Amino acid sequence: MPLYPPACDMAAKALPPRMLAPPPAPSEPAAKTPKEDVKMELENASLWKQFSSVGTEMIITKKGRRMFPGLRLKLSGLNPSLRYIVLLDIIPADNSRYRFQGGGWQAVGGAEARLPDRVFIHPDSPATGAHWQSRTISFHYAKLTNNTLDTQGHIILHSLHRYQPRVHVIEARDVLRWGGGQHSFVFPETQFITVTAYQNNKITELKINSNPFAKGFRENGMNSKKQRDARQKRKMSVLTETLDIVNCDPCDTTELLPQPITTTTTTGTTAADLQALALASLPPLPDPSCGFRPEEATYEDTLVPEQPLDLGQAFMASQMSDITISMANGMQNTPGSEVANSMIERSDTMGEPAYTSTFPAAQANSASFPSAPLPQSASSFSDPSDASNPQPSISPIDYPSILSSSSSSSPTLSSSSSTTPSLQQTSFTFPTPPPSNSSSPQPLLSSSPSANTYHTIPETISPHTPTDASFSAPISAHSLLTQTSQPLVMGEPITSGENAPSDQSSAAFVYPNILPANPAPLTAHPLPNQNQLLAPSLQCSLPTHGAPASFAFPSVPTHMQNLSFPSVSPGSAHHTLHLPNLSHQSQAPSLAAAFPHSSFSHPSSSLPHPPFQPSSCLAVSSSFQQSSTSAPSLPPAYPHSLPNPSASSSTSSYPPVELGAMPQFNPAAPYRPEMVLHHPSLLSQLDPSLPTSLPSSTPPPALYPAFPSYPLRLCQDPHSSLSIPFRHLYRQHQHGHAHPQGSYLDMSTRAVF
DNA sequence: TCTGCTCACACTTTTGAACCGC
DNA sequence: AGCGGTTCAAAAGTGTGAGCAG
Repeated sequence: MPLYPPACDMAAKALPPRMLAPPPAPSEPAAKTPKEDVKMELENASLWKQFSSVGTEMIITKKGRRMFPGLRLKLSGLNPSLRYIVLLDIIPADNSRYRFQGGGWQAVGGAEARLPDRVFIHPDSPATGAHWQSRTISFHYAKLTNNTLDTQGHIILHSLHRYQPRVHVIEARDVLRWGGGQHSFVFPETQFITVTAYQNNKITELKINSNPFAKGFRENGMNSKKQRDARQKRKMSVLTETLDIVNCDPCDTTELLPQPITTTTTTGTTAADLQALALASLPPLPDPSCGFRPEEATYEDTLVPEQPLDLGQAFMASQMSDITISMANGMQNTPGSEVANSMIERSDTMGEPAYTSTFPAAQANSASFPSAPLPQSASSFSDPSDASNPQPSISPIDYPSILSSSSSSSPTLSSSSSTTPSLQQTSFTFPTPPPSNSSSPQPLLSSSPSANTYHTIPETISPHTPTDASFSAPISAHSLLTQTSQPLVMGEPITSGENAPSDQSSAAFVYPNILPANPAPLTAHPLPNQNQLLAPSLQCSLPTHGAPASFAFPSVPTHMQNLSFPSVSPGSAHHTLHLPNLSHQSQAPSLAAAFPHSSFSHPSSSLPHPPFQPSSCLAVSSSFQQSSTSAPSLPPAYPHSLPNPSASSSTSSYPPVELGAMPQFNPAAPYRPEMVLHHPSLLSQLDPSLPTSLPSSTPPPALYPAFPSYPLRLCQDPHSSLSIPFRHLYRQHQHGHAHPQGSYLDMSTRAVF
C-alpha cells in the first residue's frame, strides 16, 4: 500500500491555492469570546523531574522511538465548546552538540545543521475544549528518529543534541475562523538529550524501572542482568558441553545438563557459589550519587526531592514568537494582566507544575533557566556523581518560576495592555531558531538599542499585534531556546501576557489575503502599522524566491511540509496542515493553516493545484512584530511566548541574543527552526513552484543553512498527507475504534475544519 | 583506539481478532 | 443482531550487547 493513497494525492492536487476562504466575521463581537486562562499541567512531572535531575536521555532510532517518559498533560481553562488543536514540537535547546564525559554531559562543539522541524499533532485534534479537558493528553505516540529521510512523519532529531519539547494549543473554531488563540507550553524538565544508546547508567535504570516495556530488564525480570548473565552462562555451558561432546569420545557419558561445574575452590566454595557471588556483585543499579534507589522507594520518592524549581517547575509561554495564529474574528482578548497574576499565584505553589497561558498574555520570564547549559560550557550538565550537586546531571534545571519571572520581567512588556482591535490576524509561526550570527543589519531590531538581545525584543516586539512596526518576522522561541549561550528562560516576551491577550482576542482573521501574487520575501524591514498586512507578510514569506536554496532538505522539498490531521471520515473534510517552506528570505517562518470545510467551496478551489502562494496560507504570520515606539497602546510585545532564555537579561544567565540571531534578519544563518510536517508526495503537488523555487544554480550549502519556514496549510484530504501514524489512527476511527487518547466519535463534527 | 550507530535478540506490553455467552 | 467479556496470537516497544564504520 502506498504511503499516500492516490486518492489523497489527487485531493492534494486539487487543493486550491487558497484553501481558507472565510472572511472573518467582523460583526462578531469579540466580547463574546470568554477570556481564557488556559493552563496546562504536566501530569507526570515528578517522573520527568527524576529524569531531568539525572539528565534525561532519549533514544532515537532509524525506525523511530517513542519518548519515555512521555508527555502526559492536563489542560484546563479551555472553552468547552471551542475546538482546539494540540500539537507537539521539539526544538533544539541550544546550538551545541554534547558528549557524555566524566559522568556528565558536556557541550563539545556546535550543533549540526538544524533539520526541518516536524510537528506531531495529537490524534484527537481538533477536538473541543471539553474533550481536551476531560482526559489526560498524551503524546506517547510521537516518535523520534534520527533518520533525516524519514517518511513516517516522525520527529527528526540529531543525536547528542539537547532538545526541548513544546506543546501548543491552537484554537480552531470552525471552518471560517480558526486560530483564535494559541497557547504554547514549555516544561523545562522535559528537556532531553538525544542518544542512540544510553550513556548514563542512571538514566537506564530509571527507564527500566519506569517503563513498563522494560520490565523484563528489571532486577526480577526475565531479562534482567542477572537472568541474562545466567542465560549466557547456561548457553556457554551448553556450548561447552556440546563442544566437549563433539570432541570427546562418543562413548563418553558426559552430563549434558547445563549445571554449573562443581569444582571446588581452595576456599571450599563451589563454582556455583562463585557464580552466585558474581551475580550478587553485579553492578549496583542505583548509584549513590544519583539518589535513585529503586529498591528503596518509588521513583517519586527517591529521586530528586522536589527540587526547588525557581519556576513553578515549568513555565509556559504563550504567544510564542514562533507560533502565531491568526484569528479570523476580531475577538478581543481581555488584558492578560489577570492571567499574569494568576500565573504568579501558581508559581507560588510549586506543588503542581502547571503552566498557564492565555492567548493574549505572553509571559515574560526573567527567571533564569539554568537547565539550559551554556552551549559551550562543559558544565552544562553537572556531573551527577558530584556529591555536592544534589542534582547531578543536567544541572538541574532551575525552573524559573513563571510568576517571579513574569513579575520581575521587564515592566515594559506588561505595560502595554491595550488591545488592538484593528489587529485582524494573529500570526502563528513555528519556531525559528535564531541564526548564530547575523551579518545583516535589521532595521527594526536595530532600532532599539537592546534590539540585539532578546531581552529587548519583548518590549519592542509584539507578535500578535498589528502594531506599527508590524514586522512579522517571527522570533522563534525556538531560537531562544536554541541559543546556546542563553539559558532557557521564560522570555519577557511571554510576560507581555497582559497585552497579548488583547491581541489575540482582537486579532481578526483577514481573508482573503491581499498579498501580492509574488510577494516579496518578507524583508527584515519593519512594516509599520499594518495589521492587515501582517498576514500578507506571512504569506509573502512563502518561497517564491526559492529561498531554500541555502539548504538542502533531503527527503522533502523544503518548501512545503504537510501536516495532517486525522480526518473524521473519508468523506469528511480533510485536514492537512501544510507547512510550505518559506524561503530563508521569507524571514518569518510562518505557519499557515487552513481548515477548509469539506463543504466549503472556495473560489479558487476549482483551480488546479497552483503553485503555492502565500495567499494560500490562512492564518499565519510570523508573529514577530516590532513596535519601535513601544507605545503603550501597542500590543504587548511579544512573541516569544516561549521561554525566552535571553528574555530576562537581568536574571537570565544566558547571554543576550543578538539580532543577527533572528532568522529573518539573517537569512543565511543556520538553524532556522521550521515546524513542519512533511508529506513528500504532496509537497511538489501543492507547490509546483517549489522545484523551480530552488534554483539549481544555488547549490545547497554544505551545512544546511537555515531552513525556511513552513506555513501551515490545511489540506482538503487528510489522508493524503496523513503520516502513517495518523492514518493508522484514522483507520481506527473508521472502524469505530476509540482511540486511547480520545474518542473519534465526534470526528464527524470535526469535519467542520 | 575510540566513538557513535545499527542490528538482532529476548522480553514485555499493547492491540485486535476470534470466540463465547447473554 | 448487538453487546460485553475473555482468550490468544501478532504487533510493537524496550534495553542489551555485539558488530561495524568513521
